[in-house]
Amino acid sequence: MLDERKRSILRAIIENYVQTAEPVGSRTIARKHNLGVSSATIRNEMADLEETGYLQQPHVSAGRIPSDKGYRFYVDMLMEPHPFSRGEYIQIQKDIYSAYNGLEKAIYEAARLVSLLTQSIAVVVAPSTDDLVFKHLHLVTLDKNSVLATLVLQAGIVKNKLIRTEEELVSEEVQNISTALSRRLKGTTYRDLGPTIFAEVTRDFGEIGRILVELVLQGLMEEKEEQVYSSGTVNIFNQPEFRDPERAKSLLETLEEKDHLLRLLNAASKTSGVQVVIGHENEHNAMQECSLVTCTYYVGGDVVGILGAIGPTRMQYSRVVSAVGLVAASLSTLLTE
Amino acid sequence: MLDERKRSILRAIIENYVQTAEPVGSRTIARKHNLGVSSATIRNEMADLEETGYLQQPHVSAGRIPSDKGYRFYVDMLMEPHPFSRGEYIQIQKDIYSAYNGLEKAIYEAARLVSLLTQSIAVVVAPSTDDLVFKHLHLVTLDKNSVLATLVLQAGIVKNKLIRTEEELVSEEVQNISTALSRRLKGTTYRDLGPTIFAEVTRDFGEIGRILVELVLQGLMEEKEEQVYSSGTVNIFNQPEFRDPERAKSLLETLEEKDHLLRLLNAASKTSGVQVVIGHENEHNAMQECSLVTCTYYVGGDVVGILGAIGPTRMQYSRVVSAVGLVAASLSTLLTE
DNA sequence: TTTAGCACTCATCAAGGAGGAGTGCTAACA
DNA sequence: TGTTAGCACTCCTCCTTGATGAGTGCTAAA
Repeated sequence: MLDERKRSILRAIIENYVQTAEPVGSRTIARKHNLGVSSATIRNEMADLEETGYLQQPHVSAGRIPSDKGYRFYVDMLMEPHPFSRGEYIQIQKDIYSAYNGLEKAIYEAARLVSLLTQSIAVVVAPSTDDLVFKHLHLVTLDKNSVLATLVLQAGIVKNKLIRTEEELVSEEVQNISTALSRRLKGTTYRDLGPTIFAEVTRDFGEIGRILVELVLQGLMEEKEEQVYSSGTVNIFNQPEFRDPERAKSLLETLEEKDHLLRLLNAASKTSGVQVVIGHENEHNAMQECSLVTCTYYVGGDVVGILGAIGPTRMQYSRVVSAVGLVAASLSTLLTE
Repeated sequence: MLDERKRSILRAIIENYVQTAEPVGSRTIARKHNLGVSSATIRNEMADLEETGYLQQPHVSAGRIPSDKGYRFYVDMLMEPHPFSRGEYIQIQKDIYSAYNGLEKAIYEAARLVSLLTQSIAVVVAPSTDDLVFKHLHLVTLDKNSVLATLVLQAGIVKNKLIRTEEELVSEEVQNISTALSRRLKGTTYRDLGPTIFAEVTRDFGEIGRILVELVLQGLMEEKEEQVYSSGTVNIFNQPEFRDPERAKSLLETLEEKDHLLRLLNAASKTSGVQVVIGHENEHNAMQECSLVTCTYYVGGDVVGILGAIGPTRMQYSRVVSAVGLVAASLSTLLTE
């Protein structure tokens, strides 16, 4: 599609532009990268690259900047993975492991690490618990009208739900229900919760038991919603493309709209592995000058969440892709153990 | 200290400036506020107010803007509480109550409400659990080497901690320890945790019991750290004083530094009730052009956390003070119930 | 004590011009 | 046929300049 020289020039322009944020001229390329041809030749090639859509020109007497198509070609065909040093690699592992004090802290630390390593905004979707296996359920009577339900899932994820009833509860019956429910739910997942289980468990209990079980199941369903966190949002101020407060504002607004963000991330990360969504490939308006690098993470064999980085389209793709992949892998390992 | 006319002029200037963000000239005051004197008289008074430090002048041919001292006088002596309508009041109550699905959601909702009502950045310090009374402790054996400790505090606050041991655990012994610990800890607080309780509880148990209790107590201590959340950070982009990205950046950086922020809030809110810290009264550099309005909130009779709003010194003090006070009160009521 | 009048200051904005980076095109060359 | 030097041309950026106007401080009169 593109011959070797055009590729070299495209790569040189992108890497230069990513570094300087200034349009790149033919002279710069001829001087800095030893391509063995003069600036005039490069000029001709650049005109071709613009015609085929890989480059664009802000105005007639400026250099060229990469288009989304140019970045796409770079990401797919040209870039080489950023080599993190052994030391950095170990540091990442260590940071994630040492922060393990519950699931939330671990994923938050993962996001912090990504934002630190990439100097961009990191986002992380907390595990969708849909497919995680229930390990224990425990009901504790707090007083006559309230019960605390504690649910333990795979990977040490714990959910609590305080339940209040109109009816007075008898501690022994709550205990029996707790045992029965726990036994029945062990090994199932959120997906399995439904009328069948409800009927099965309540068979041996009275009216109050039925009400309680219903409240517990309902309460647990409420707790399953996906959460999304972001970290390092201030990093966008280091990017010249966000010098304009209006842009910064609209991006930050998008990030505060958790629902939007969640949809965005889910759309980006349909398949597993590291995905890159560049500029206008993004559907959301405020993101069309940004790129999104995401990677799924796992518990056991199941995809449970998404880790991502958001920056201007002019980002260090190779570094960001490597960093996101690496942290996601470390997180998966940690959660699986 | 200031005679009636000077007060009126100061109030007029502040209210005008808060609205327009433009320096206020003598003509504007003479025209808009019916003080019954000419602009020349007001000019003289303004010169006096500047000399005594209540006003300042960006440059010689501009109008006046309030100094921190001017705002302080306004907050202490001049402003009247913002009257929220009955409807707004009820809406606030409803929003907070409907979001009650665990403590974290409630305080997060409180912050969201404050940022919404004041168009500024809201911050909230999650309950310091130091003084909250333990109501239940429950240990559940997950497998031979791990136990889940669930601690229920006053106000329905729940803490979980997963504990792993080297030694194999016997389910019955864990149960006994759970019961003993729960009985002993009921009614105490984090402050009381210490060697005495440790010795008392472990008296009747063997080596494994001692290790387990130690791990549980340690684990719970780790969970007691204060958290701080912020909401509505994008609102600063609506303020002309943050048109300059450098300023916006340094403020957002301060907010991401949780430790700084916590110190800031604790310093601001030494006494109970609504407190206002204006501009340079703030020690932190990035905050010297901002004001901070805070209010403590309660569980029962005890102060447990702080709710606050951060905006430019040019903020609607009366509205912000009322909003923060109102939401904090609603939150206290909710948590106390 | 208040006010009208006036000279003065200085931020802001638009217009104009110099400088410079980078291009496209042409013609010569290997 | 591909490459290169040269050159006219474009247009952004920055600086200067001058006009405008808001707002002040001071003075003198009421």
